[in-house]
Amino acid sequence: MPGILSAIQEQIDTMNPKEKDIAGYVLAHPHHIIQMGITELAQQSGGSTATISRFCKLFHFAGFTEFKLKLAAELAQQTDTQSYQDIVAGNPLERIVSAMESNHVRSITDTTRMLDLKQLQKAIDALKSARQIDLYGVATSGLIAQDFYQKLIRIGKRAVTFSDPHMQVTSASNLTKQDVALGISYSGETSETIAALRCAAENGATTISLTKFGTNTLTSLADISLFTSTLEEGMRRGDMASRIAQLHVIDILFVGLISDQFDDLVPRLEQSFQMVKKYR
Amino acid sequence: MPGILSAIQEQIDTMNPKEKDIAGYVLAHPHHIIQMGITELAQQSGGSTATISRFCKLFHFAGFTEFKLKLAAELAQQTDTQSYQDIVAGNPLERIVSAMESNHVRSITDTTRMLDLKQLQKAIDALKSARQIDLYGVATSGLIAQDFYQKLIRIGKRAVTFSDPHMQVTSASNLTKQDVALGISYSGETSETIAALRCAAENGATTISLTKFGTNTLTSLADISLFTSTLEEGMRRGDMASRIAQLHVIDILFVGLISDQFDDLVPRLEQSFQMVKKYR
DNA sequence: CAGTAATACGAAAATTATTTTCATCCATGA
DNA sequence: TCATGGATGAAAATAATTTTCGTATTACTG
Repeated sequence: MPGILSAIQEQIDTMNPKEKDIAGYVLAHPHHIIQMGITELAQQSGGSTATISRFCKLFHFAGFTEFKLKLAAELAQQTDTQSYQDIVAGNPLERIVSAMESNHVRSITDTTRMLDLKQLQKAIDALKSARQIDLYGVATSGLIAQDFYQKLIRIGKRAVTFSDPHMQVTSASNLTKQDVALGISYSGETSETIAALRCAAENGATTISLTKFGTNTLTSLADISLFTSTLEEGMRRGDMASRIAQLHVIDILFVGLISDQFDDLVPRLEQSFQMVKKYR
Repeated sequence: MPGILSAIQEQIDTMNPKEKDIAGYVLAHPHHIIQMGITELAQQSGGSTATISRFCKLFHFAGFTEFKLKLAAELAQQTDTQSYQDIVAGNPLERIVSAMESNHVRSITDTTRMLDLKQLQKAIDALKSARQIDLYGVATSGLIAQDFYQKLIRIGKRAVTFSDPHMQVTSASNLTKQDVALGISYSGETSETIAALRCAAENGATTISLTKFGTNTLTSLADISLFTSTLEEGMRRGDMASRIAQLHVIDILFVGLISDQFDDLVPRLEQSFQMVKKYR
């Protein structure tokens, strides 16, 4: 099941009644949707065009048309790509390897399909002009933050990240309008990260979220929302594929950030590499 | 070369001048079209909305919207394994995204091809029976070590990792025959990691290396050698794809390690998953 | 070299689709 | 019971697309 449909599936419990009706219809007849207009879908699903339009925005689409477009793209992809493989007990090693491979690859390709270039560009622009960049995340997402931190430092950007939640908030409270804060959390509901990003927002910093696709608290606090694909409901994953997808997005941000200065910066990257060699 | 685009290509000679302009634009920027409205496309391609609408009907689409939808579906299908794409200055964001996608996917699939199941199984067995696991790595590889560390801790394995090289060696010098040390370094020539793994080996610990494919110092110190794929020489990467490949191998190790206790352990790993349920 | 016919083309009207506004309804809790 | 707030759809507003229609241009004919 592709990303959008599983995202709908996952959020269906949190929806309003009519939204549930619509979600149900979409899940039942995904291929149908893409040939319909919003009016027809309203009749079929028992909702109104207004509710459908709102429904699409739940998933951060610009509107119904974009929803349809992305859905069409995903459904087209589904036929020729493997679906996620669940990892179960007692697998022979060979099956584990193949399951990990397909899950990780899926995670990257699904996330790519889901990317909103405009949001991405906004995020890159914000990072580019930031005086100071704060990165928030705990546990696995904390490592993603550190990864980005290492990259930013290497190109001479002022950035910080903390594993201590108190330090995160302390740092956030010192941000200004010229600064950027990036909150990373797969679920989008990690309380420490939410607290830090909220604090950053209140101080006027530009806030960016990186979470799984859909509506969540972290996203609602962010000026700019970035998403990774949602894994299927019930998929046992242990943060593995999601982390790969997050790194994928981080890499895109980073390369986007340096691309127009690429020729200047790459030597510096090499240089900082040499520096380490020289001084160790 | 999806069907629609090649159909356009094929018919381009028989088209009217303005239609040719439009065709040219579509062929040059197919991915762009999907995000445009008919008005914007008219401006960009130097035609009018009327001509575009007629253009779409040339190919028997109901209209522009259907054309866009079908095009989106076709473009999504391009699943082929591309070769690594170098990332160069001034790329439009779209190309960066696609380059990162193909590099990361390649990195995973190539690494999978390269895996030696016997070595992998030996590594898993060693980790499984280890009293204590030491993980060594600096900079980007240090984060991979920390990632593995977090996973091991969550399943109750005794493991440590240090960013400080002195601590690494100190820890290594306390290992015994019952212990396992894993050294991570893309090049296999990072002196801190080499020093730590050498120390571990001298104390009788089972040593595992994770490096790029080939011969290198770290591998020569290891009882068990694991490899990631080598990126093309001269590829500018900033440690991006290699890190994904390393995580891929780590994940396989980890799942292999816990697979016979999978059902007990996985719920414990799914922190974020539980969180969502709890908050709603 | 007219004159005519056919076609390409875009401006703008017409149509259609989508989003937003706003009034109403309904559930919830004081 | 009465606010209150949120969900909802009717209808207005807006946006997007298609069609119509008149002009311009080319091609063809006598």
